[in-house]
Amino acid sequence: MSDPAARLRGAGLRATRSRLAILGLLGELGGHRSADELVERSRSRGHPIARATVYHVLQSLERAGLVLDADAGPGRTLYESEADRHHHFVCQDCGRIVDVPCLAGAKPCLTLVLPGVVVEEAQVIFRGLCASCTSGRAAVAPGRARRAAG
Amino acid sequence: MSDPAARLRGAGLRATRSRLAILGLLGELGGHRSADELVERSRSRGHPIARATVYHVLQSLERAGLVLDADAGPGRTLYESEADRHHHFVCQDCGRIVDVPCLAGAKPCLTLVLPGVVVEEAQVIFRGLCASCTSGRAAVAPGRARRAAG
DNA sequence: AGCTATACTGGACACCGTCCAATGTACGCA
DNA sequence: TGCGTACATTGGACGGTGTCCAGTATAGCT
Repeated sequence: MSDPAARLRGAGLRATRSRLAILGLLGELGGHRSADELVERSRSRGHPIARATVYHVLQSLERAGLVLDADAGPGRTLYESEADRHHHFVCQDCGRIVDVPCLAGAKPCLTLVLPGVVVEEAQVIFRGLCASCTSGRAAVAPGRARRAAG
Repeated sequence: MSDPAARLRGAGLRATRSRLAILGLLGELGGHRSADELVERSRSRGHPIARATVYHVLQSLERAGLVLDADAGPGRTLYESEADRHHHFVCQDCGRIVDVPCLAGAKPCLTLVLPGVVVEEAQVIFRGLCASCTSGRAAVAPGRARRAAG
């Protein structure tokens, strides 16, 4: 059942070259990738895919649950290979994104009581300074550390 | 100390007309506002502000802690007046954003243990269906509810 | 009032994501 | 195996978001 084509068909999607390529790229590269990065990567590998197609494919894969939208704040949408549900830590200085395992395995991992509202998921974005940016600022007076990245 | 000009100066910023206008608009309108909406509003009130200025002002106000970046997922950045720290519920159907009070008054309200990492804040995005969209879908088979908004 | 560091302006630009009509193709069926 | 068709891909155009820059204005100090 790890056959990518079978996974696609199992999700009700046709096993097209573009879908297989993007699914493969995301799994192989790991991490968090933007649509345009995937366009670029597949092109440089000799299998160009139209930008509109990549966006379209990512939408269908996400809807099918085969890739995840990596919530990491405003800006361009980042996708990642399906994995255990997790959250993200974003470094305010260098922008690095680190996966943070979700303590609760259930979905949603945090609950919310509002009348009539149905919560399907809860995404947490942790912000701060990553290990390397923290050490680089050890000498700087604390409390003034702010986004340097524009 | 509620004098807006004094707040700006207290944060180390000059009290300019643009900053006062945007700070006032955000406080007066409430809710979550995009940069371009603020451009439009200030223009229609007879005090036009250049788009670049609004983006620039929002950045400095955010850096000074006078306005907040309303984390509500990818897409355009929304800002809101400084207030009690809170999270957001986003309706997957109609896109409505609802403020969710943060249970812990402290910042960050969730902690994270990663070696060398300093967490300054944790933002939670709850996703699901709001009250009105839930009632509108009462007859639909559950479990198939997916983003209808494109 | 004058000076200067800071802020504002507006136009250009790059990027992100979507839309469309035309073309291509996966896969069910014979 | 070959056909037909529903679905997928293509590429070009487009609107929106956010940034950059060089020139101008102004807040606030003296």
